[in-house]
Amino acid sequence: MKTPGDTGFAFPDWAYKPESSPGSRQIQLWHFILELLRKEEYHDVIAWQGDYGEFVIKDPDEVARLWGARKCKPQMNYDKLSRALRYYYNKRILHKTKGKRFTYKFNFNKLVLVNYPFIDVGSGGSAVPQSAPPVPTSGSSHFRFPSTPSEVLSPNEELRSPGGVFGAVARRMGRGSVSDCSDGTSVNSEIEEGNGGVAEERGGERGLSGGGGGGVGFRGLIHPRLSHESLLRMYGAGNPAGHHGSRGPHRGHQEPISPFPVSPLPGPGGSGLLAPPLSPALSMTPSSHLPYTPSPTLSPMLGSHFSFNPEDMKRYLQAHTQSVYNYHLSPRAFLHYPNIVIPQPHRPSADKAAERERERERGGGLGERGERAAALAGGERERERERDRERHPQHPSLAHVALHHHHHHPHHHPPHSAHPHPHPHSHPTHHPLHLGEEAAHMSPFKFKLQPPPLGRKQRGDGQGSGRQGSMSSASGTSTSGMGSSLSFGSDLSSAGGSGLVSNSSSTQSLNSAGLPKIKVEPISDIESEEEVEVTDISEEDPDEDYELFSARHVRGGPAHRLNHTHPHLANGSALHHHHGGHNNHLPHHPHLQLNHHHGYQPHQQHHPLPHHPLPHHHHHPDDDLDEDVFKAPAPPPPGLSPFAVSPHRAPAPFTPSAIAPVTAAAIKSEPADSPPPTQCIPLKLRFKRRWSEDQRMETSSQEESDDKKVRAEQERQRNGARLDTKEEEDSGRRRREGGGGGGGGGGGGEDADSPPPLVYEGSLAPPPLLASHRRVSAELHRATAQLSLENKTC
DNA sequence: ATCGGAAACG
DNA sequence: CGTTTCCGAT
Repeated sequence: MKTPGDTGFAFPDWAYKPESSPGSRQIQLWHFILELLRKEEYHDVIAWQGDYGEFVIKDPDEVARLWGARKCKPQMNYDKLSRALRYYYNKRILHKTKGKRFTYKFNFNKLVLVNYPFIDVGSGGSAVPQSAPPVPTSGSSHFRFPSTPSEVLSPNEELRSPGGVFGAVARRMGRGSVSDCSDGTSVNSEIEEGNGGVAEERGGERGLSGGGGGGVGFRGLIHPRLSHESLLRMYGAGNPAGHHGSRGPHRGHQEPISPFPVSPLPGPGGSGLLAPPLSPALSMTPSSHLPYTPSPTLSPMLGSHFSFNPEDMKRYLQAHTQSVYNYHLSPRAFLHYPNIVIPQPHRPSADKAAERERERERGGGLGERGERAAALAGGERERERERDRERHPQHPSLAHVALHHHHHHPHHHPPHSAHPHPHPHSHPTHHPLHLGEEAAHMSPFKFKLQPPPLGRKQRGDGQGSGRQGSMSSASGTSTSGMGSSLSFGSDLSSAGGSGLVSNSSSTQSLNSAGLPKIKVEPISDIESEEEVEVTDISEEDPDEDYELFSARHVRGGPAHRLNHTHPHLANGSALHHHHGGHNNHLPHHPHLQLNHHHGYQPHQQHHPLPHHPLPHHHHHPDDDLDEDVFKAPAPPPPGLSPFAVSPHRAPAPFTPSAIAPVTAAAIKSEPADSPPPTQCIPLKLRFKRRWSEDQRMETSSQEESDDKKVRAEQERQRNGARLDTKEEEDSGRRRREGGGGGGGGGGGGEDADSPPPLVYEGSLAPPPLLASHRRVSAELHRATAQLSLENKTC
């Protein structure tokens, strides 16, 4: 559990990985894309378009160039860049918008944003889901990437003035966009900035070390995920009264607190200032729920307990955010919150102008315009506030938050992490989570069949000839082989855990011929994320969460109950199946269903039946994952979790935290009730639902891909009964776009399938409770803070 | 254009 | 691990 040695809290593994963090490590392409998207300067090259996270690369070569510059890969070109982008398909970070050239879409839909409240995706034109203001939000429309920690951190002022906060961030980010490489390609050199930046960062590092106290330092703490609401609140709080037009340079400096050095960039435009604007979006909450105490910024480190006091919450959130940000984890949750705006194709706010100019000076010259944006933004802001109010009249409590956290909790380790799980076998009885996790590890969900590794050919020799050829033929997806057996159960060999397994042994076997190995590839994300899934669920729709929550309460029985209800679920195998629809996999119980959208129905499922005992997971990769995309971090070990409390009772020893456990339990296994695990593993269950409509459309494509890899097989296995699956696709495909309203025809199934993207209709309010949660420590902060460093040097 | 396997790189 | 590079297939 905890990590060895650590003291009490442990930070989730993911947190530690430097690699994950955008800042510290190298920037990831998607971050970069987001970065460009958020800047007006680059609107001529890349911009939001359409709905949700859809964006179009207007000038592929330029984007590639910029990317290459950032990575110091002068040789970069769109072909390569696009390959990288394609890799995201499987990760679900992105999808290709079919039919539109150079157009891709982020998976944000639901997920993402929670952690990064800042992001605003513009609302696309029309369709903005709910949140979208009817308005021209235009200004903002873009999606913004999160800011740095500092933003979050920032205390009062900053919070209030988005500009300020963001500004800081922006600066940072801004700088980052491109760097020059000595190589030559240089794009614009941002050397100067870079230098400055570096310095700053350095500072950060220092902090790190210092803070860390030696080494390990901090770890600790909390776990991550915040709920949306919480965030909102936070923000709301921040904005309460104020923000008015804000955008100006705000008075303060902005960086006060943050551990991260934010550097004041040499200001492009002016110095001080800041920045870019970010988005108006933030202001989500209209009123502030909490009064913030302005704690002295971060300083508060304090104690360690986390209570739901505003301050603590604030800190917690901040920390979380930071960490997330830093680690590039994703925010999954942003979600649907009303506040969030979805991307839109146009421009954001004004501040950028300054930035832009700066860039321009350098040579960037891309777009320019921006002023008006500011104006718009302001207007928008207000609107948003209004909206928010409507939606969230007030949040009663943070309880939600707590819940959410819980979910996550399960510890999960990153897949990669080498370490064996701490508890190798969890108690059989309980710890569903663990099991789940393990299971997850063990069984990959996605697999790809691969041809035997025949000699991989080395390209080196003659490239020309094809390396590829061989493989393709063989596999085939498998028809043949697959069927039989992919047993999932087997453990994966090392393979990085992630994935590939060469299975040789047992079960699978089938390779009769000679294919001894099939490569199975799980989606990497997935595994780790079981929780995520869970999380996702909850997160996905606020509603959902809520429902869950309530449901539980209402019914009283948390997991257990659920389980009872669906016995078959217990088997594990059943789980996945989803009832008919398909999109979601969580058939199990109501909860799940709830999540989906339909509200929940108490009654059990209707669904046909799962029949299959096979454990395999089957989750379709796609669906589930979609959300994962930005995956969130893993939950900390149960014990550790700060929040561990279990509101509900948890059967197991571990305390599950609220929901999460529940779900997990339900899904995965159940201790007592459940029958023997057969081997099934739960797999991750992913809820399916695709991101949204659009996606659906595209889904087909995705599915294809997925199918190719995984799905087919799975289905096959289950084949006997399957019927639904495919169908679902079809149905799924249909999209309803915006609004159209009625469609008519269809019929039913949609519900399950098509969840509307966002949604929250209303009720978010919840109940509450949370019991305890405990402590977070300040350390968290620090830790997170420290993490943020970026390096961009080439 | 786009997809995606394979290998190499840091 | 996340690309980067190369390239055949669609």
